[in-house]
Amino acid sequence: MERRVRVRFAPSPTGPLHIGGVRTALYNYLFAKKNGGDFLLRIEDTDRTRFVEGAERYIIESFEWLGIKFDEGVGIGGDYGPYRQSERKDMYRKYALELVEKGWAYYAFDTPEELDAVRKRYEAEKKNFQYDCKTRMSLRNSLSLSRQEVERLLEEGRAYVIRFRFPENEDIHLDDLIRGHVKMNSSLLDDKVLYKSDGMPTYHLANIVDDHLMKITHVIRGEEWLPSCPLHVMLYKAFGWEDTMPAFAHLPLLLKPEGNGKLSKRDGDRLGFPVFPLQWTDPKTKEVSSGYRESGYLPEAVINMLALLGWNSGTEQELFSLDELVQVFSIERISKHGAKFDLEKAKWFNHQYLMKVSDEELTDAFMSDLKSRNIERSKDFVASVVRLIRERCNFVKDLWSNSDYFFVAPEEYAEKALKKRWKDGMTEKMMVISNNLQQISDGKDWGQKAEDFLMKHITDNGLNMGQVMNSIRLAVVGDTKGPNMLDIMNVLGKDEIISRINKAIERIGILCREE
RNA sequence: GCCCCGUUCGUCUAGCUGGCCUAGGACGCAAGAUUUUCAUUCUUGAAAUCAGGGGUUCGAAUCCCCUACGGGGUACCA
Repeated sequence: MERRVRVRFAPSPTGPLHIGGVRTALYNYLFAKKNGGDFLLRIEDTDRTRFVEGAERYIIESFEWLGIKFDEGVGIGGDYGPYRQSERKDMYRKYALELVEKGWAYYAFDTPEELDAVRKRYEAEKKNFQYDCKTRMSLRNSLSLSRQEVERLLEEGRAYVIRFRFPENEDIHLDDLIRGHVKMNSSLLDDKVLYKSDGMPTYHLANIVDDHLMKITHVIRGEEWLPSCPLHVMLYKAFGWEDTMPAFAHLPLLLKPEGNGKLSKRDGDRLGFPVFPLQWTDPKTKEVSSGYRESGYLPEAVINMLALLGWNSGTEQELFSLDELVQVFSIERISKHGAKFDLEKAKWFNHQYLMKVSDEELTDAFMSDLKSRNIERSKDFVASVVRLIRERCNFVKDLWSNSDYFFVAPEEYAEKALKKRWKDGMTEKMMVISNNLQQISDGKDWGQKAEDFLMKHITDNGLNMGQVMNSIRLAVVGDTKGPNMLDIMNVLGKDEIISRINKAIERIGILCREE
């Protein structure tokens, strides 16, 4: 019988969610929805020493922002709960003991200090220590110790861990959905701890038990898990759950944009792009890490960018909505190698989506940005500015840097532009123009009338059109940038334009005399 | 060190069942057009001898082997 597709995203609440984790979740989501299955959120908080307050809330909020919805799990509920591993603590012990009984696992009484000492000894001989089939008999565990001794230690309440007992020289095969067939020999693998002395399972045990109990059909996770996957396969075998063992897909990692290694928290701060979906303040150090949301990225753009980082549809289409991605997604088209994050492409994606935002919405966003700068203008005015400059922006915050002169008259004039655009005698010519502009009656079509006048004035007096227009631009904008002069004149209106021209005449006139 | 995975333009990638590849697209870059400015937009261009070397084959980016390089793992972390 065909099983209903069920996948899970299982982060640890040890800090903010890394953008690579977001991609892993996205691929899980796309796969689940594409196949009409369930997508669940499980919190793997078995390491109490690394638990970070607020991380779980952060994770949930991140997906809310991105618009990725879980069908089951922490914060949603479901028939297979609880979905927080710390709340499932008691049930893992039974499974660990079951493995000991079956001979697939054993008690180990070595203290961390003892193991450290052994490692040091090996290191001194330039050898590597591994708790495995070759060394386990020389360590203190229920395999090497007599039955009476083990019972005595257990009764005394000695601290112990339960380790998996890898069989000797056995090839373990696994078929990865992305990488194909992978083979590893059990003799090379170490006897991983399954159950810790604090009564908590490790990832390996909890993961397999929960995936089985939650009827997970596909495990889609980061490549860092590939080396321990043979252990996971063996665990399914040991429990006798091979029939329902999920299929595995190990995703390539996200790499640093420059240099080597996987993308880390530091790279973001250093290279100026976020590594986290949302801004995060470390509860202990108070250190702030930037987030995509706060940096002005649209969730749709982040999703689209992430989806294409390591996957493609096989067509030349690059812009996809979440729903479209669901339609075309397939695990087979995920690439095998790591991908470097590309900031420029990320900006381009955001630009694409920003252009789809309505004038109305963009105006509202800009209004609140202006408010934070203590600037209040009518919505009509802001909307007319937005219409003129929106296409040159990648982010909402670019609206301001591309239109500040609409709200504040220039105090300074770009030096380069000054030399090039305000030639000898321009001050006098501008005075004449200013006076003439003053004669034109104000009104909605003032800009048009002003331009008509300028055209005529320029031809009648044999002036250079480029020079005149650019000088006016310099006076009004303070630079050589900006939209069409006619549009600027229309938006700013008669009084403001003339006042700026006069101000420029005065200021630049002084500058010229000083020279 | 050992184990596993990977390697096509600067970056993301197409190519996977060998010939349609003088290797395609996108970002970025350059030039031109439009905009009497800047940006947008459009057009064009530069950019990978397919990591290197051996095979197999009439024919290989595509299959096999070796080497190099990159990444991951090697915790009572996930």
